[in-house]
Amino acid sequence: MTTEPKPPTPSSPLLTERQEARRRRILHASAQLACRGGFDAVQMREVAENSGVALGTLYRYFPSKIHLLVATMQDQLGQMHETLRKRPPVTAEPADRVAETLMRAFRAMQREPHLADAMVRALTFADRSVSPEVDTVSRLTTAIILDAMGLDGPPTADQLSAVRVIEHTWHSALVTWLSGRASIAQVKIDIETVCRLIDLTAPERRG
Amino acid sequence: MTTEPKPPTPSSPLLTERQEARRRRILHASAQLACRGGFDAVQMREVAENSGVALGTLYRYFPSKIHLLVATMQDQLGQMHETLRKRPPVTAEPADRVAETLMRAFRAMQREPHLADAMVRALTFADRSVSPEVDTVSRLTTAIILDAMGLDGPPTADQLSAVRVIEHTWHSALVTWLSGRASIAQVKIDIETVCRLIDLTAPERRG
DNA sequence: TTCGAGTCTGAAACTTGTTCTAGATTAGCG
DNA sequence: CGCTAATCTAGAACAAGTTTCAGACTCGAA
Repeated sequence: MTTEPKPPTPSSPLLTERQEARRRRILHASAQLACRGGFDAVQMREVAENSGVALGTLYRYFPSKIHLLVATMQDQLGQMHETLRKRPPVTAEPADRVAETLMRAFRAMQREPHLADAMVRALTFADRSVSPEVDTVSRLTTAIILDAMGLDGPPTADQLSAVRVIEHTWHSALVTWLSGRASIAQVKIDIETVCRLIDLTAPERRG
Repeated sequence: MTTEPKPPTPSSPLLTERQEARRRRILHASAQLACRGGFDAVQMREVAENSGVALGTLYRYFPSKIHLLVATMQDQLGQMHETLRKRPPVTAEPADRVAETLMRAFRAMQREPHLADAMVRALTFADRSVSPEVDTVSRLTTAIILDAMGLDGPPTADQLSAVRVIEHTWHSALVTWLSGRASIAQVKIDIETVCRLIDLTAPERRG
């Protein structure tokens, strides 16, 4: 019987300090290469070299290029969530608040379009083997949107549906922008359009 | 000066009969392999062999695997459009008609999930070099949705925005379904949810 | 029919993601 | 300290998308 090599689970705190450091270096190298040239520029050999790690080790930490880039996205989204938490949107209406929040995130993407390319392409290309990780990203996104809505109580089923659709639109709009088939202005319109669903699903408010 | 090899443009009718036949054989082999095992099963060498064409020739007709699969999607979508044209949705309300139409398309995808996988993954992974082809697919999809709405006159700007968002949702919902992160029921809900935007953007109708 | 440009074939080569292996290193433990 | 299992390294090897090239073939025009 062979000993199944147990891959280090990033979320579990079972990592040595050195291992945690390696993981950071890898993610940093990944983001850096992505910033330069997008998805294609993130080459596994180069990530390994730039982070001072053997190729085999890189694959032990992240079992594929897609896993690596999705993890990179988790990282970035986490930072964004904190930033947004510190400065919540200023608008009054929930729909506007969500739209404003997403546009802020979009502006962040515009600052590093290559990085955005790498992360979004990985996210939509991911197959079932990456589902758990992609799901984490999805939950993070949901959390950001729900935060922006600033609900009093827990969201209704209708509201959760609306949030799902908003997420769909967000991802797909990013894809069309990154592939040069939609302008920044068009993405803005799409976001604002889908956010109207929030009004539609607001619980009856007596006027 | 070298003669730039002019790739055959599929839409232009400048193809020999034999060339047209080759193109068909290639697309057929592509769809067939895709049906078996999805994106990964469509291997260029095998497509070439199965369609009785040299690898170099395959690349002359379709400059990349992504191009090939997007063309395959154009093909399939075209057939779907015809099918739908013959039997338009039976529901009364525009929103319902669109939802019904998309659910029909979705059911077609469920019949060949591997093919759907190959086509959708290619579509969302496509980079700028495939923009024209992806755009064709997008226009086809738009046409299908607008047909389903069954408008009297030309759509308003608001309605076009709604259609865009519906398309976004459609694509992204497919991606989540294919990657096993959303159930069929969930996709149905998402489609129905986004279709509510159609009511919202209907021109004022005096009651 | 014959010519020339453009096309197709077959096969090798190249690129990059991924896997594998043998040996060096490290971490935790008695 | 000294041992053992797990981890890490270097590098070769493999897989599939893509490119390249020399030679054979096809098509349209003269």
